Amino acid sequence: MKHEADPEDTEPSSSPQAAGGEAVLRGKATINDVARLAKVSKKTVSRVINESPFVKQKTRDAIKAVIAELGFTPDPQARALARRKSFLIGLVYDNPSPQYVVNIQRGILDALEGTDFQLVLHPCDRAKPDHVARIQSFIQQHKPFGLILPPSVSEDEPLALALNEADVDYVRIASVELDTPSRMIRTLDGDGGAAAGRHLADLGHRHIAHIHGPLSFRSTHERRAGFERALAETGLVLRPDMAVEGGYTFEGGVAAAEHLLAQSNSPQAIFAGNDEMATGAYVAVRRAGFRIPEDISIVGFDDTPIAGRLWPALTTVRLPIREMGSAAATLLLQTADGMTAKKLITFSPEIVVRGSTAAPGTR
Amino acid sequence: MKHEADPEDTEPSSSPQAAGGEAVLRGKATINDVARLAKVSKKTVSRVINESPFVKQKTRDAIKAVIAELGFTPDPQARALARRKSFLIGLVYDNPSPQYVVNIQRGILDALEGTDFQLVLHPCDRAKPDHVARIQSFIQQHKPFGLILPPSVSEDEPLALALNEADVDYVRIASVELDTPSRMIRTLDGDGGAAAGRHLADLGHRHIAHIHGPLSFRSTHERRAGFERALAETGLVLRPDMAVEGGYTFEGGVAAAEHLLAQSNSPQAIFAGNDEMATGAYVAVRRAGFRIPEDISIVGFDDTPIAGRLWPALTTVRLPIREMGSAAATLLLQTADGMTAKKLITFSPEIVVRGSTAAPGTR
DNA sequence: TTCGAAAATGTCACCGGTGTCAATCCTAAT
DNA sequence: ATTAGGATTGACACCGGTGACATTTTCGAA
Repeated sequence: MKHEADPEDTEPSSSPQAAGGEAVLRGKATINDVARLAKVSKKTVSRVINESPFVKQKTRDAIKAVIAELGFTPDPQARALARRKSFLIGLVYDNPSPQYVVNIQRGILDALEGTDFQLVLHPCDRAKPDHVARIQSFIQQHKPFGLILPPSVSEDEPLALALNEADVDYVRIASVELDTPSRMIRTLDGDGGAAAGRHLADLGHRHIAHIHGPLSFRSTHERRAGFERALAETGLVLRPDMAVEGGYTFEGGVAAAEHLLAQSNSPQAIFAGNDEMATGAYVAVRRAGFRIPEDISIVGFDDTPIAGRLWPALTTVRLPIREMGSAAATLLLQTADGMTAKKLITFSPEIVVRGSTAAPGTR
Repeated sequence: MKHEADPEDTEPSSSPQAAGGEAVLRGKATINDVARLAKVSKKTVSRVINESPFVKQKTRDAIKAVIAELGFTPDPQARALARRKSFLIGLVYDNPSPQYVVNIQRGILDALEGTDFQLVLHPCDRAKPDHVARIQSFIQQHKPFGLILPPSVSEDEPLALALNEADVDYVRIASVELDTPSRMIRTLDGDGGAAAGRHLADLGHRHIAHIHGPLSFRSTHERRAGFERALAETGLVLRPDMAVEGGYTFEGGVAAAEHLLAQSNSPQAIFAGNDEMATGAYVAVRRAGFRIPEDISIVGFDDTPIAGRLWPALTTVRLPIREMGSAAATLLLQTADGMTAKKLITFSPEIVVRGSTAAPGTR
């Protein structure tokens, strides 16, 4: 026997809940309670909740008043069941740097704050052959409202194709136009690479190397292309033997930098495709006995927290990752609202000059 | 007009789905389909799904066969609605270092893999006066199966009290016994602090300083107490002016270290309460013109990824954070199973010696 | 005043499970 | 063979909303 409002109170004014004091969040109220007190059908209440335009202003106000009085909140589970669509936003990521994930998460959460949506994490492993199937079954089971795909996963065309088939909305974050059309957050990585190249060239460097990411990542090519473009503007070229892959990882960065430094004419400056690799370069440079930035300048990419914590602090290209996450979530939620939906939002990186770069031959 | 199995197929063997080929995940099957094909009531199917012991083995096998054939998966939303409990595990965190969160998340996801549960993020701000209320309303609305509270939030007694009232299960991760009883993952931070102290003392250091976290954190005291205990064993004492607060942040670490180094007799070694502050100490030490570890040894705590990326790599105390996250989730899920539920799982930290510590006066 | 279309609102089944409690099935004991 | 009592299983309402479609208002035009 639970304490429930008995059915006989179809009579109004004796509002059962209100009796007793302020309407502290009791969370017990359902759409039926609201309907009864407002003397309308639950369907109409539903319309108000969902902001349907087909409700008379007067009715709407009355219902809203009751909702406020009762502190009613629609039940996400019930809504999800009825509309075959949950209130979850899935973040599907492969294995980017922790910093990247955290920042994206923060951004998304910023945008979700105050909404009914929740962020659920869904890591995946693109190396596994069934990763697309796994994501599909996640979608079928949990019916997420939408997905956000940061780089690497965002470049997975087979996945994109599968998602188009499936009944989900999704936003991709990437540095290039992708084959499959979809809404996306785009970053102009090329401009970032160019900024890095220009910065080093302006400092007077002529002998510059590049440590890039995996060739399978679009960003690898974008960043490098922009970088080379900037060098070209100054009449410089990136010599083939001065471009080494570092796999976007710390260890890869160490190895790549060691390789560069071992060559007869080692570079005066290194532009690493991301901060992780730049951090690796720091280690290799130190081990080789060089100083930063006196002997060798280093530029990173991403401006992850570690950049500011290194010594000297790393000059890097900042990508507003958190804002991008926020924008991605916002883009997703727009669907719910009018169809004013934008399709693409572009972010430009900017270089953050810190202590790891200086003119060559300083001191 | 969607392609659905028509109602007239109450007749058995003509399994409508199977026709056509392998049972690829169609995800359309509901408990009703299973019940019909297995010729039992949906309630019995429900019992099988929930592993009720009151189902005859034979019946169970038959139903399981049908479930497998149809690739049936119960709908989380519907289940949540009916049992007033969702399949979400909430991670409620305040603002620990990104590394910490990421690792905890990974651990939790490890444990959740293969289950029906999903991880949802729920950051909160303990500074806000209504943070407890916010969490309460999150619980009332989304009815999470359970919550995991990492440090700082885990030490929030008012919150714990509120959670006990609310209808949620939760596991706390902390370094000490907490006032409110609850299941928890406990780390012996004191032992870690002791290990750090012993390591430095063994190296021959006599003049050692400590940069600790905020006094409002339990771990701050635990780590320091262990540290002092170890020093005492060697006949050393931590002088009051050699203990400075660094707020568990990078900037705080920089300031604290600068303060220490500015004193007339600056320390030969510094034990920082976490890696963030240790990283800050690196910067202050370098700025002051000292070398690590030749002039000053530094020890951190946590073994976050940054520790291995610094140069020289940071000697630190490792806490198996990922495993702890995993254990926390496992603890939470146990409730579902038998009541063999453990109440407490303890983890011991271990020191990871790297390049930032050496005997004093080396070279 | 009357009528019709648009505007509002209501009806009722259903989303896909679970809880409660009654009904039926067994098996061992009488 | 009969029967009590536990083991199984089923019937049915209900969780809290939404969709499809019917019904009732409302209001300007005829």
